[in-house]
Amino acid sequence: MSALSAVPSLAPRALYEEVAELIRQRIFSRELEPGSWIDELQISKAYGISRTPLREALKVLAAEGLVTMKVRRGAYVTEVSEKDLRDVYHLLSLLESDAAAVVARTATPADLKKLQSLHAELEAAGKPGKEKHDKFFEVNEAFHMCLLELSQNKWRDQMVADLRKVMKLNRHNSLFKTGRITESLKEHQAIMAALLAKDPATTSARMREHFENGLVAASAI
Amino acid sequence: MSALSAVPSLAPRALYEEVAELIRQRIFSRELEPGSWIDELQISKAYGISRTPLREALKVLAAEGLVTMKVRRGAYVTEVSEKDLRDVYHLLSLLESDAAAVVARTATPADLKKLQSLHAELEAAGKPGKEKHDKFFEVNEAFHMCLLELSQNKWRDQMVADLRKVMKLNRHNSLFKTGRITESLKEHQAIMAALLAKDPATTSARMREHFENGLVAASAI
DNA sequence: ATTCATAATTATTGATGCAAAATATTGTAC
DNA sequence: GTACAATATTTTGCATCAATAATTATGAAT
Repeated sequence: MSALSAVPSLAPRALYEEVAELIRQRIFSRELEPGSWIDELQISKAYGISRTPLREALKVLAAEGLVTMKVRRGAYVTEVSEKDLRDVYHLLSLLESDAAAVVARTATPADLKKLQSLHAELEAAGKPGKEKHDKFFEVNEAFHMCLLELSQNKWRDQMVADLRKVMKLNRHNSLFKTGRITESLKEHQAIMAALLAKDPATTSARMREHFENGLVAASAI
Repeated sequence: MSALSAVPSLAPRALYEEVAELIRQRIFSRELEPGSWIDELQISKAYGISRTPLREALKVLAAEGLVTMKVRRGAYVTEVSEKDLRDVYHLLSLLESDAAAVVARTATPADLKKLQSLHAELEAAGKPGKEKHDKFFEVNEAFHMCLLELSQNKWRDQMVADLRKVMKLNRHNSLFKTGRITESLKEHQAIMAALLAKDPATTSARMREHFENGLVAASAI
């Protein structure tokens, strides 16, 4: 009997997906360190499942880039170099700035209202004095996600999601470090203004600057 | 005994990867039609393998977007709508134009020489009178691939490869239709000129135009 | 005659077992 | 003492087997 069956998931996912999510979390929490070998036998025993769904889960994670399969050597947690992180971050910047441009072109008044509401939340959470950084990061994430959704391209959504997972492999896994909250807010204001002006080129440029500043801040650790 | 074992692959890949490639080809050749159910039992029998490696292969293809898994319903060949194709094509344009810009910024003289050589081949293959369209498409593909490699971002390479696979799900699976050879050559000349001028912005813009024209031509079928 | 419920069949999903391959360890020979 | 070879152990990878879930068909009741 599976130890996982104790949780009768409301949205019935396949076991291999459940397992993939568990491994994912263990990788993000660095319980499974980058470069380390993933012991199929040990994990399948620990979770009380057989190796079959586990192996399928590892294939999925390999496709996401979180683990790398070596022939006849099994699965290893992917090691990301500094260059890898810069490359992935560059692609995130490219994809999200493009998404922002699309939204600037196509957003309905209702869409803009939703973004403005999130932006207002962000300003509230980022006010100096308040030290609710978690809330700030959370709303920030929501804003970026909302922009992506509004750009209506599920393939981009998928790619951004995968790239963000890879970014999480980094030790310093917050894209936006503390101390940048004030600057980040200013950049968000500029993005919001360009969106409201329905100016795709400017929106894209502002978003790209926002990412570039984030990278500089992240690499200056 | 596996019917596939008759081919002792020089580069020893795992069986599930071999199978994934075979299914991929069957999907591209439309032997397996979009929307159709993939009969695991039949395929495993036909290939003389068990269902385990086949199922692992299907997970890989699902991650690529070529098949979609439905819970307790098995695997189906992904159906791509017109909008899907436009969305994917848009992303290809975005990624490849960015790659071109990177190359314009960072290419060494040797890199540029390689691109020029491919460009020369392309011009030769595209000369009016010569009806070697296959050669033209082949060299065209090589040029785009070379540009990607030179941009030195393996994550982008992976994404472009996956997106191109999805494009292949389309009936009209050639991105660049015949009749556009003359225009395509002109656009390539413009790209090449911008590359040699080491002008990232112009290179990117030219590449994007090249893609836009390709889409117009492809949708006017 | 139509609809709902139950049973049976079919297909997916997970478990277990076995074989092949690679690596590590130990022993022997030079 | 070192190097090479052989054996043993570990681990991947594939196949077969069992169980669960879903769909379809059939029968009964309204």
